[in-house]
Amino acid sequence: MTTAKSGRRKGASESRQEILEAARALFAEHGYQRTTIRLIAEHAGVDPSLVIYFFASKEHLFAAAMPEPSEAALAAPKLMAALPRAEAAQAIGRRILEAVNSPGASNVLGIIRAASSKPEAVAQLREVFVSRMMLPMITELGLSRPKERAVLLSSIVTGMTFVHEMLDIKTEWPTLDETAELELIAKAIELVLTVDLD
Amino acid sequence: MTTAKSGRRKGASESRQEILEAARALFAEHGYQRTTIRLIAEHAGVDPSLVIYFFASKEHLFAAAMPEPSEAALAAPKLMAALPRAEAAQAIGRRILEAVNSPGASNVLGIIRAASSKPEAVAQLREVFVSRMMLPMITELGLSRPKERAVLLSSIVTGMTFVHEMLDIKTEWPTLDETAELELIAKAIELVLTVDLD
DNA sequence: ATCCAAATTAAACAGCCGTTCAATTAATGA
DNA sequence: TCATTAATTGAACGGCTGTTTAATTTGGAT
Repeated sequence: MTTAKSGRRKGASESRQEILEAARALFAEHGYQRTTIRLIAEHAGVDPSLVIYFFASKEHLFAAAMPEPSEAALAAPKLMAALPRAEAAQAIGRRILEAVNSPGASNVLGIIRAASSKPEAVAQLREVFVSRMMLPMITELGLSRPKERAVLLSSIVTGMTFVHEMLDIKTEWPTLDETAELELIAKAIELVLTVDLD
Repeated sequence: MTTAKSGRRKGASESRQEILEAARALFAEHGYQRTTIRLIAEHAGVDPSLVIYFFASKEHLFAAAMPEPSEAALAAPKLMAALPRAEAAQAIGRRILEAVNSPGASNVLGIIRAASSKPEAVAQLREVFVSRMMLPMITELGLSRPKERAVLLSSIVTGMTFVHEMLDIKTEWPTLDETAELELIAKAIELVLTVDLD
């Protein structure tokens, strides 16, 4: 019995997908530079050179691992279009906070960390985050100056996420009233959606 | 004439300070990992080993190079205490925006980039940014729930800075109305300062 | 004048990184 | 069946990193 060390494995291979998932998680958690190919390979249970075999380079892997906007985020605007503005603002606020605070799919923080650690990814980030998540929400509501509002909404969500997760406010200041904060963020979003910009 | 290559230089040495300034600028611009000791040394016009000689390690240098809150930021709260709340909110908003948009002393972005690229710096960041900049402003105004408001104010400023500088909105979407945005940010700050959190 | 400490550099070290190469095994199609 | 392609590994390479060591020059105190 010779222990088969190298060579192709039996059955269909899921390595490519596993590498992609490991890369997504690790890039989001540690940023670009700190996420080594060796670490990705380890999490995917494969050899580092297999990562290069599938994705040619770390750059290409990073591009392929860019997080997509979640289905909830893409489906939200159509739901919101039917509601009155004040209610829509509250609903959007709640949905954004859910997405930000959900443990698994906190891809907003991943996007932020990726962009701050890799300037070349900024254009990609703007496309995904501002243009595909925020702008559709706002244009669907038929508001004036959609670009301005999209940028402002992105600012609020980004700041929220950054301060919350990155500064680890919760564990450091446990006295913070979470519901009060949620309420205020909703009001800020409502302000962005209802303020007269002309 | 032997070209004196090594050994102490004549006159008083400013190398330590020059290293510190180069480090501050480079950490703010490129984050922790991308800023190499060799790069800092080059900008300071010294040998890389001199950086270690003065600061013992890159970690210590980073700690020593942490940006301090500007004098304007520290002086602001006393000025604001005298004004009515709505006016104070507008004034604080303008001052924050000036600090964020000023080309030289844009240390807010530096703080953000440092923290996102080096998780160990997060505690230091929270101390400088939230506790020493935002909290004094708010407690001086005698508002309720100062910690909540400080966190929220930090969120807004952080998000503003991040989206503006990091995503390079200006050069990409030149149609954005800058004054309208400034107006709205002031309103958001006013909201944070005036909203009833109880 | 002399001695020690401070400042400075050049050279080198070990460690990690992304990537490449060659070898090996399994699936696939002619 | 047999040649080709895909999947996989281990080993290695060259480059960059933070850091150390030794040597050299100056400043300051005795």
